Amino acid sequence: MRSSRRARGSATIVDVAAAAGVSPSTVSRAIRGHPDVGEQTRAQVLASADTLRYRPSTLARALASGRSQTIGLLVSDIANPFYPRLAKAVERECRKRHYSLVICNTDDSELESVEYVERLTDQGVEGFIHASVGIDEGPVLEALRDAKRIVFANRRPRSESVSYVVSNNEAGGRQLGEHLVSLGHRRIGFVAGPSWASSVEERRRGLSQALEGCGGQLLVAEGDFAATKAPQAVRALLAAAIRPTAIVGINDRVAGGVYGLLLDLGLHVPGEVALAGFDNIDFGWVQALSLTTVAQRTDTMGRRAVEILLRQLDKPSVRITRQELPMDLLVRGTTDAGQTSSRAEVP
Amino acid sequence: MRSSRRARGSATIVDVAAAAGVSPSTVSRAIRGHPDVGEQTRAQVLASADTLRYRPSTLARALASGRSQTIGLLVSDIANPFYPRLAKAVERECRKRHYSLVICNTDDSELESVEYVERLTDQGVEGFIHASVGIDEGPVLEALRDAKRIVFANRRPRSESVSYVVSNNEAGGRQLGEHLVSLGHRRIGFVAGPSWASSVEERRRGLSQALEGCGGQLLVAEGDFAATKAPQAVRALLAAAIRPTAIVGINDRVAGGVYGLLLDLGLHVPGEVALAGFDNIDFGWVQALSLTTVAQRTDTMGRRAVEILLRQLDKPSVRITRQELPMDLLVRGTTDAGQTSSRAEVP
DNA sequence: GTGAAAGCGCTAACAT
DNA sequence: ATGTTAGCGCTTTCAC
Repeated sequence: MRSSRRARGSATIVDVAAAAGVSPSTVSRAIRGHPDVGEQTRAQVLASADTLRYRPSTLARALASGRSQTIGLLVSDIANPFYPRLAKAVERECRKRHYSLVICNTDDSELESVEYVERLTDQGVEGFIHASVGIDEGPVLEALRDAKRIVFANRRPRSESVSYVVSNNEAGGRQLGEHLVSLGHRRIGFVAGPSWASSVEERRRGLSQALEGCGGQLLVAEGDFAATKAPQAVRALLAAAIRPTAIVGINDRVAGGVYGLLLDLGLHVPGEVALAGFDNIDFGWVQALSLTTVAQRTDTMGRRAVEILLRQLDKPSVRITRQELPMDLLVRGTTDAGQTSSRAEVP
Repeated sequence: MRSSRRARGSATIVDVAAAAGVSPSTVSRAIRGHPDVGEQTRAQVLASADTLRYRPSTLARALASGRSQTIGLLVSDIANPFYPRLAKAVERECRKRHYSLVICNTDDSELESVEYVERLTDQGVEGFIHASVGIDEGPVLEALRDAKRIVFANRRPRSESVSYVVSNNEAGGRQLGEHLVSLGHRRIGFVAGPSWASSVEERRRGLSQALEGCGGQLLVAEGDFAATKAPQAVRALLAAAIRPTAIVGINDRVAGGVYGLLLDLGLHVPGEVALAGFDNIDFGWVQALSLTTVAQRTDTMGRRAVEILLRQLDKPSVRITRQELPMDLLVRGTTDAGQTSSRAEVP
């Protein structure tokens, strides 16, 4: 009963056309909801498509139309809990708009990123959301050829001609710093991330600003986004002539690592050293630690990034969009012992 | 200078053919490394392709050849650290074989899974690795139509005609149980995952077996794979007439949640209650807790799953493959206070 | 409103 | 070893 010579397992548009007694073009229109098709015809076509269990080939469609309805998301490290959160938000928005998403783990390697962009472009991917913080933007933009095909999320582009949506990391850092200062802390240790990441520098600046007013001091030790360098960093911070009374991790993951180290050193948190992080990752231990943190508005970030990208794809003439999202300080037990923590719910 | 009527931004195969003075088919062969092409010709073609910065359209290629060189990976929840690990392993093996991977987050929903399978099949995806444990396999297999197009990883199919590669969860549970028994524990609490997951039941069985020999008892409280149900579970376990002296979480994430609760209750780990998990996730807190755990061989699992799937795709006549991977017990501080923990490295 | 014809960019027989 | 001929399954002018 199938028509195509080399079978595909599923009916084609020609099969449906035959069954409905119309031409393939009409089927195509009917299926996509094109207005120029009679009510009778449309009903008939849809019925036939249904009985034949017809499924349009996205491949053929993309090839013929030049639009794949797919975008790519570049992330640094999908094992870093911040990224799945962002990815889910992006995915949700994509679905809503009938787009597909492909997630690319770059491991912060320029080479990998460029390869992804090239390969996916070959596959017809229309545009990208770039949330991989750890690499120079140049090569990726070059591989892309058109700056309108990308939106940066969670990182600020150096280029003037790229849209982005980021958190206001400086303000976030400042809020956290002010919170600590208000608690009496004057020497704060910061286990930073790699210095090439704009968010790291911004958070550092925010913390500094909070300390400036009161003559406090920020001690910075470089680390990474995982917790691998945390031990040296903590050691360095605690070796200072006057110990910091609070330590801030560049993210919650790092803060968690720091916590373990402090425990080992017999230092009570928050009694002897207060502790805080960034990102508010939703993880058993965070609740367990009751970690004070500065949350990013991940959902909004993902949603906006998709909105901006699709708008640019549809209408390349639109202007570049730049957005800064506020961050939310969540005060919990590791900075304020009296604070109601999530643990308090447990009898 | 471009030939195609409706431009694409990049040169096509006919452009290259023209530039090299040969036919498109020859270009196609030369590019794919087909043997039937003269050395001279190949060199000439490759040179022309290079100057024109030619990039083959994967889309067109897939449509014409019927092979997209892409597979899909279905995971329950990409925010669960086990899955990124698996995903990375799968991705690595895919690259090696010049395949692309698309990762699908099913949230353990049948509907989502089926939709993914259908949508990706429309997109020409050749096959799937199914690592989403939380749903009935029926609908997915049905949507797939051909059991050779799927390999289960991290979950055991009920169907006889599906290949799989899983950890030997029962043996893993038994190892952990025996370790605890050897430490003198006779009453062990188990914060299980949802009962529909085969791995949960298997781990439970393994733990039970270890306790049987010595007249011990396993107390089971149902939870989930995140730590959301951990509080009730722990409360239930500790409410027992005789408290368990050890608690095992269905995974490290849950164990981490349990840890926090025990702390809140003022119970010392491992002094008053020993604690262990599964999966050996690589996360700041795990090192901090020095959590005893049973590791899965994620890399092997991912690699094997890809091998099996591609073999079946290439040659649908091959037999179904069933593999069980051993698990590795990692004894650390939460069960054995004297144990050298990763924390010991810190001065 | 509907159909015919011409591709999208590539691969795959079949010739030679 | 290379060219020719047909498509893969769909969209899209352009007629009518």
